[in-house]
Amino acid sequence: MYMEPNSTTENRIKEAARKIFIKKGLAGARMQEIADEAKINKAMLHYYYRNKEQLFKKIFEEVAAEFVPKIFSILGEDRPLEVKVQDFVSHYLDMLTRNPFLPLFVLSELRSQPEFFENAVGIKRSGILEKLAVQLKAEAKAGHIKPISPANFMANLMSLSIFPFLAQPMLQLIFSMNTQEFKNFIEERKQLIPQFIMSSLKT
Amino acid sequence: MYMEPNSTTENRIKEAARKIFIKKGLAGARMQEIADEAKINKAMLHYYYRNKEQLFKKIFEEVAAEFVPKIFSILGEDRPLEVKVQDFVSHYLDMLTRNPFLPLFVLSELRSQPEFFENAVGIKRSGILEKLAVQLKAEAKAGHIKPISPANFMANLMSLSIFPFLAQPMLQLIFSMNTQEFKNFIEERKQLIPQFIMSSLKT
DNA sequence: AAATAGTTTAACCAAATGGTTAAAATTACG
DNA sequence: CGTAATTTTAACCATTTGGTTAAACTATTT
Repeated sequence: MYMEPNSTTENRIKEAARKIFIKKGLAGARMQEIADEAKINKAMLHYYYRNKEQLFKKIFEEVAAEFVPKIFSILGEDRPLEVKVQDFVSHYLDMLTRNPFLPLFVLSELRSQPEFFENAVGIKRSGILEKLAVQLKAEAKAGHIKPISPANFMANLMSLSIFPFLAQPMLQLIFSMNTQEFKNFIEERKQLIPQFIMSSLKT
Repeated sequence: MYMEPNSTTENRIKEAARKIFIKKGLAGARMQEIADEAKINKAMLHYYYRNKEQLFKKIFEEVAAEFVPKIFSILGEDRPLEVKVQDFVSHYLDMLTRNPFLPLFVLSELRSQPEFFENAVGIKRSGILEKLAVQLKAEAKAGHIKPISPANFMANLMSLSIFPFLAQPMLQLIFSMNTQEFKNFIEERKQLIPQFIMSSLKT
C-alpha cells in the first residue's frame, strides 16, 4: 500500500543530504557520504529519490524556498520603510547566523542551474515589487527620502545583509576575528545596517 | 636543458584551467575538460603540474592575488576618504564586469581551503588596516563623518560592490533584466555606491 | 496464516576519472 | 651529425562513483 513519504528513513536522508550538499555542493558531494551521514544503505538514496540530481533538486528547492520568499513578504508589508528595513535585517542576520552556508550554496548552484530557481520561487507573479516601487516613489515625492529604484534599494539591502556571511572566512582573516567575534560583528550590524540604509536615503 | 616555464603549452594549460576551474570549481572541473579546452593531451597536465590539486592551487593563488591586493592598495593610499571610495568602486566594478565569476569562485573555494588564502595574499603584514583606522578616526574626530570601525566600513564597501555580481542571476530574474541591462545597472552603481557610502557617514 | 506490498541490505556493475608509463617525436647542443 | 635532454602522445591502470539487482526482511491486508 502507498505510504506518506514521512518515514524516519526519508527524513534522515533529507537531513543528511541537506548537510552534505550545502557543505560541498552538487559536484563535491558523494552519495556514499550522504548515506553514511544518514546511517542508511546507499541503495536507499536511489529508492527514495531516483538519482543524485533528483535528490539535489529536492534539497535545493526546499532551501531556496526557505531562503527567498521572506525577502518579499517582509518588503511587501504595509508598513513604514524604516520598519521594514529593520525587520528584514533582523530576520536575515538571525537566520544566516544559524545557517551561514546557505547563501554560498544557493548562489553557487543558482549560477549553474538558474532554472531550478524560477520554479522554486514564485517571485514574478507576486506584485510585491510594484508595491515597493510605489512606496519608494511616494516617500521620495513626500520628501522623506532621496529617489531610488527598487533594484538599487534591494541590492543595497541584500548586499549589506548577506555578503558578510559569504565573505566570513576572508573577513575573519583580515580582521583577525574568531567565530565569536564574528558573531558579535554581525550582531552589531543588526543596528548599523538599518542606520546606513536610512542615512544614505536622507534628503 | 632547463627552460623557463613560459612555453605555449604551459600557458594554454593555465588559461584553460583558469577558465574551467572558475566556471565549475575544483570538484566540478574535469582534467579531460581542461585538456580539451587547452587542446593538449591530458598527460601534459600531469607533466607540468603534478596533479589536479597542484594545478588548482596554482590557479587559485593567481586569481586571489589579482583579486585581493588592490583592495588594500587603494584603501591604503594617502588621499581623502571619498576619493578612495570612488577609486575602489570604480576599479572593482570594472574588473568584475570583465570577470563576473571571480567572486563566487574565490569565496566558494576559500570556504573549503582557507589556508590557500593566507599564503596567497600578504594581508596582515601590511599596515594598511591601521592606516585606514587612523584616517577613519581622524575624519570622525574632525566631524567630517560618523565614527565607524574599519571592519564595518570595509564590509559595507565590499558588500555593495561585490554582492551584485554574486547574485547576478537572481537579480536578473527578479528584476527581469537581460545581461545588457545588468551592465547598465552596474554602471549606474559606480556613481550610486560612493554616494550611499558617503551619505551614510554624514554627521 | 498466507499472500501481498513495501522496505532494506549486500553484492555487483559500468562508466568516469585522476593518474601512470613507455615509447615516439622534437629540440638543444657538443 | 649524433647524442642527450625535453616534450608529446597513445595506451593503459586503479580507484572512485553513481547506479542496479535480486534476494531478504518487515509490515499490511484478507
